Amino acid sequence: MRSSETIASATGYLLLKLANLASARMEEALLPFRLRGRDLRVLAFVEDGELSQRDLCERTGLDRTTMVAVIDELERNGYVRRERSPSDRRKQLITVTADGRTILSEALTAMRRTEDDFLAPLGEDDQRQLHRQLSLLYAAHDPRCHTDETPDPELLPSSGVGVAGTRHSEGPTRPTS
Amino acid sequence: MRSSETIASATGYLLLKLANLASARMEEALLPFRLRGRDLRVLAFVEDGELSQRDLCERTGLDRTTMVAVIDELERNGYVRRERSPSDRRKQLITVTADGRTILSEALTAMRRTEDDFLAPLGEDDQRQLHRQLSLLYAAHDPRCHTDETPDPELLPSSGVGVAGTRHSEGPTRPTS
DNA sequence: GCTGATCGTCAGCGTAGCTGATAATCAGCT
DNA sequence: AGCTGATTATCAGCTACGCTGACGATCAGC
Repeated sequence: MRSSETIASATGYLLLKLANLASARMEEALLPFRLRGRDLRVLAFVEDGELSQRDLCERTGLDRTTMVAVIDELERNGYVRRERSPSDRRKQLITVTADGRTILSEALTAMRRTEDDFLAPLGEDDQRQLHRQLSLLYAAHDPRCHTDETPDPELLPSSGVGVAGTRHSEGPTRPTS
Repeated sequence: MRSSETIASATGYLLLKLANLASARMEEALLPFRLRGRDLRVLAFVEDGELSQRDLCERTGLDRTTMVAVIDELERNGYVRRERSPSDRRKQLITVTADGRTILSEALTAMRRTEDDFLAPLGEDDQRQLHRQLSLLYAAHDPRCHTDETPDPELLPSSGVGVAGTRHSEGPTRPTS
């Protein structure tokens, strides 16, 4: 087998390619709602209750500075409101507006449809299988996961690698050896 | 079910998160070789024969300008050489050097190990299943795929990485976190 | 020898996320 | 009360990435 074939059929490679394809579709489907993927993610957690930006960072895995931009965007569109916490005036409590709730619901429906569409080539059984395996894998790699299928409480390596975002490059990209 | 749970357990979401985690690990594993994901991907195709940069673009899905940077890097490290084609002096034929071949082999091995490690939380059967499903899905979505979507279980779980390049054929390219 | 297309290259733009610094605020200690 | 250190949100700046658009060199067709 040639090296190029080795690469092209690797599970990791497939994972990346599919993730890109999927995210492109998701972003596309979210355009009408004036949302981007990360916005929707945050918005979904906002609905859980009165959370500070910090809390949202922890749950979504976004950086604190990125969160500022996301909330800015959501607020500009009128989907959420910032309110200083009475008990701790450092915190901004993020609450969803009526508009936000509506949009969230519609966007989630659109997401679901897009996802079903994307997974359609697989049979129903395979879809369930795939979801189960991804859940297991994710749970094993992310200690504080929020997936419904938490398999084993024993946390695996997790290897100190950042949870979210592609943070390649530590310092100069050339590891001078 | 709360919205946040809907999101967090969505197959698409898991796909994205896992792809990020995986690519971070791959990049990390490639550091000692002075390679990045995209470099390895290109290098693997270079080995297939005498290809121009344009050819490599088509096969790897990278942009032509990005390819320049990749080849620059590979050449600086002595893994490939540029040679003007005698028959068409516009083209740069990219050939792999002895060093490049060695590094490629070692890097592929490292990739395989990293991938095995990453997939370890799943049982062997699940790993095969996962690979098969991803292959099917990818084949269904990418017309000119290079994968052998024929799920031959005995044929190595494989290896590799790729900072996936998105074809310009698809919609807005915005890899969501 | 023109004309138009192709290949590689470079400069510039936009985006994403991160680091580091800052002001406001809180909690603990004396 | 006052001082000290931690925490929250914010902003400016940096880095990395890939893309668009322009350019010189080269080729193919006429």
